[in-house]
Amino acid sequence: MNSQLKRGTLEMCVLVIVSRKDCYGYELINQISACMQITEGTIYPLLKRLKEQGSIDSYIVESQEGPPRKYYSITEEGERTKQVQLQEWQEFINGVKKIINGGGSDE
Amino acid sequence: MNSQLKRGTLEMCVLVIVSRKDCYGYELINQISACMQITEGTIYPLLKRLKEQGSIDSYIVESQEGPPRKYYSITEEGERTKQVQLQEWQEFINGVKKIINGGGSDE
DNA sequence: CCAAGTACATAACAACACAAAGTACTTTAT
DNA sequence: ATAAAGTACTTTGTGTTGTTATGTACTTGG
Repeated sequence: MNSQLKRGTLEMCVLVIVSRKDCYGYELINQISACMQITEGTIYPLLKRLKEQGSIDSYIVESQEGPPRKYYSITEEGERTKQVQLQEWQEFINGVKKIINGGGSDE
Repeated sequence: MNSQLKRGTLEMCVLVIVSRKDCYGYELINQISACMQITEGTIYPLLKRLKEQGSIDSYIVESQEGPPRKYYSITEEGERTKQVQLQEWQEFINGVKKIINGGGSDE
């Protein structure tokens, strides 16, 4: 898969998933990798950025089947960011569609 | 606009437009900027990369209304690359759609 | 004890959009 | 003439961010 395509989209995907239910990193990797190739080195730095931006919060939960899990939940600001990004995403793919099958005007 | 979204997509857009008819850089900028914000610093290096990859060829045409224009045409290899990228693009936006309104399975 | 699975973190790297600045030609206004 | 604006291409530096690789640490099974 073209790795460049993921840029700017992964953040939106993570926000969407976390807004549905609190998740920990490893869980997100498994969930997202069902649809696109992804690794730890992509998700963990992204989660860190999102937390620094104030889009998500985190809390630790001990686990009986391995090391403790760091759960992430969406903040109000994250919810707003998510909405903006979903909107931008729609506009963007519409623009690309227009270019692919039109030229510049319409078809 | 989220500039990261363009990554990996612009190349496809340029290939699509050039495959319809030979274009020069300045023309491409005007055409693409109808749908998404874009500047010279984005297109010219991209055209250079595409030529180095063998996806497009170029030839100079003198102009009466300014400096000579460097026209680009798609190669057979560029045509194949275009097809692959269009396919990948479709699969990618389908994957994102699935994440946005499903979770991982379906809805 | 060691491998494998779970879980997180970080450092080095590479790709690429973008801003900015430069070159160079033509036309129009001063 | 010359200054400004539009056309057209090029290059350099920077910032963002996905990827690879590595390290830490816990638990379970052989």
